[in-house]
Amino acid sequence: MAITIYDVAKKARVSPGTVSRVMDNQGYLSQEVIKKVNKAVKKLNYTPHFLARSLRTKKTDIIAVIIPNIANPIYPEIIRGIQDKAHELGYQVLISNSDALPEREIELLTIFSQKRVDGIFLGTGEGAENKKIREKIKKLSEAGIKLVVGGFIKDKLPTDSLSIDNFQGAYEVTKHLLNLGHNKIGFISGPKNARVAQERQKGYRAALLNHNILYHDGLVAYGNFQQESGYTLGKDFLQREKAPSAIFAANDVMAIGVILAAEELGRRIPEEVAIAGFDDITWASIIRPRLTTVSQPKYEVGSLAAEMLIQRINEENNRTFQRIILKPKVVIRESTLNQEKK
Amino acid sequence: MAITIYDVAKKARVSPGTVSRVMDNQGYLSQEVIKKVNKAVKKLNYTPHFLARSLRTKKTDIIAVIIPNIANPIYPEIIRGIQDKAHELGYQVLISNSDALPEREIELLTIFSQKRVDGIFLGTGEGAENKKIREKIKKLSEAGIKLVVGGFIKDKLPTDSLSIDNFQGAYEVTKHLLNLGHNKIGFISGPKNARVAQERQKGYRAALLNHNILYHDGLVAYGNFQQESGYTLGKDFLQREKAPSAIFAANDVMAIGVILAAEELGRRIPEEVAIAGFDDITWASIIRPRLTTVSQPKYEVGSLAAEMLIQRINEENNRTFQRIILKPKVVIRESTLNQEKK
DNA sequence: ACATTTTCTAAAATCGGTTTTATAATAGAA
DNA sequence: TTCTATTATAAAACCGATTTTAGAAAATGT
Repeated sequence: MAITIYDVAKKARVSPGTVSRVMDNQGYLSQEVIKKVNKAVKKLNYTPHFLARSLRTKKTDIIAVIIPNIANPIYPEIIRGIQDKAHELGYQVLISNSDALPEREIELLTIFSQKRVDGIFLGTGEGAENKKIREKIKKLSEAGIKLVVGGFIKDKLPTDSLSIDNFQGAYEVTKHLLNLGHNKIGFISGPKNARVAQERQKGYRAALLNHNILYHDGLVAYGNFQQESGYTLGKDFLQREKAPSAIFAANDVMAIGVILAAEELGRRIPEEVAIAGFDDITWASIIRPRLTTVSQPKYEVGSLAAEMLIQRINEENNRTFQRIILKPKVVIRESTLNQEKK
Repeated sequence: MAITIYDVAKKARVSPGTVSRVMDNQGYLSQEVIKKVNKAVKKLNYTPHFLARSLRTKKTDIIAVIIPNIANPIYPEIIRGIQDKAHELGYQVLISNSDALPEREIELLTIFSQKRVDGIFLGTGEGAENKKIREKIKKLSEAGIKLVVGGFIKDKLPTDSLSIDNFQGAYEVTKHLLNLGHNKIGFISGPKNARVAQERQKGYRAALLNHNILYHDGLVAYGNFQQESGYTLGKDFLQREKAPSAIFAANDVMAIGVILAAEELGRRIPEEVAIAGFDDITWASIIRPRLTTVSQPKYEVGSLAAEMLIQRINEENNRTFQRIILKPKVVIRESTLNQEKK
């Protein structure tokens, strides 16, 4: 059967505890014993049983990641950032999709805490605003499971958190559109309960206000962050009698849907309709016209999140919670500004 | 501190073993005891410690997935398929990137087997062809860890496996190009040790042969499955004195690189150069011209892989190994065939 | 009424490590 | 030389569950 530390101990004629100490290279050890044990380990081809170890040490070296949907193109890069940093620091990572449903998020938080992962990164949908999730977070904290929340974060969340400034990003793209002379800008938002979308919508609204343009409900449509909804809502905007001259979608995937709708209707971009998105996914610069968007450093966000989480895991005394808000950057491309003309 | 099964037992005035049986609802239990225990569980808010349980039962309810790179757009969908099926069946999933390096693959296999995951899905690069990996697979098998290999699989691999028919897919696209009258077709392959790319190259070669066209080394270039390499190698092809009239790239991401190169050089697609890819990633039908490619049902592949793996985990007597090869489908789009003309 | 089977539960053993405790042996200080 | 530190190891306790063993109590059969 499986080789245990007892087999090694017997072979090396020492006690199991000693073998353990040799493996960890800690405490007082004589050269002679070290040699004996190592020889036995090699001869028996012994590998320690991590579950047994974890049970005693209360460390699994696993972190978990909850995101809405891995198939959404902003996540793979973030995940890669998390994984690379995690592996570098000796952790493996469990990944699950919540589809942005609070119940799913809670369910997953429960499962992961039972699995005794060392920490959890929660990429939130409605996320930390949800009352039940806040309660859950408190429980996790008490159970010694560290948490980092990403996405939109309200002040005074009792965890570390990390997000980009969604408001600011949306504000700036909208302003870019306004500066180009557009005064009728359609906004395609996300699901009503998605805080990230709400923030971006606020940024859009604030920019209008700043230009003394009335915010109009009729110019806001609610999508679901999928391409299909961008296509449908975009088409709807464009077929109105008084169609907006610019459309800003709350994420790139929907913006690409709008581009496809415009193409289908034979509207020239950006001459007849300017289009902007948010996220700067890889495909934003591949699609033609190239998409103006708000860029967030996805890989770095992931890497940083993992670092924050693992740092938090490896400390005894709890520092006050960190709250990092990254500055987004507007990237102007052909979908709003015809480079040739310039 | 944490509440254990002993606390519950004490509160309910029964033995820990009885509590365990009540939780699992197995063995003979009197209504009275069940009630007492459940009350204590609820009162103490007890949740069992999965590590302790796993140590005893030798089941972690975790599967691991090794793929080359989550940021490669074919994987997120496959992963989603795996995750959904896994969750449905009560498993969580660890995901790691190997960057298609055999050493990394072996390292990860070792880590995961030490973590005592119940099974591993290995999405292989060079994969199962590598001698060391074959050895590793044998060891895992002995340690009771179940394995499913995906990608390219040579006959008689001592595990379950799952792949699409890369040869056939490549053969058919190439034939499609030949039927369109192209007799000088450039092929952009993957890294030389990537078996998937080799298979696709063989399919390309066989189709040429079938049309009595000489296979010519000069028409094959070796990329790395990244867009950048498709762009560079594609540009190189197109700038030759006698440029090929069609280019077939071993995956869509590189094919898209070729499209960008053609666009930059002002070559019309498909009139001046026809372009085809492999995988049918989402973006293949969004890019303009839409990309002709070989489609594989990614989500279903993932789901099926997870199902095979978990089925294998949950059986005692080892059936003979399954080897599933899915039929790919050529999807013809504008990058090889101008629909208007037709 | 007595033997046998079935139902039920407590106690002990187990999974495979790590950590603590206790103690022996050696080295250094007085 | 005797006392104290220091080095080194074995033995036991522990992490928190599940499973086995064993035996008591209740139900059934004759």
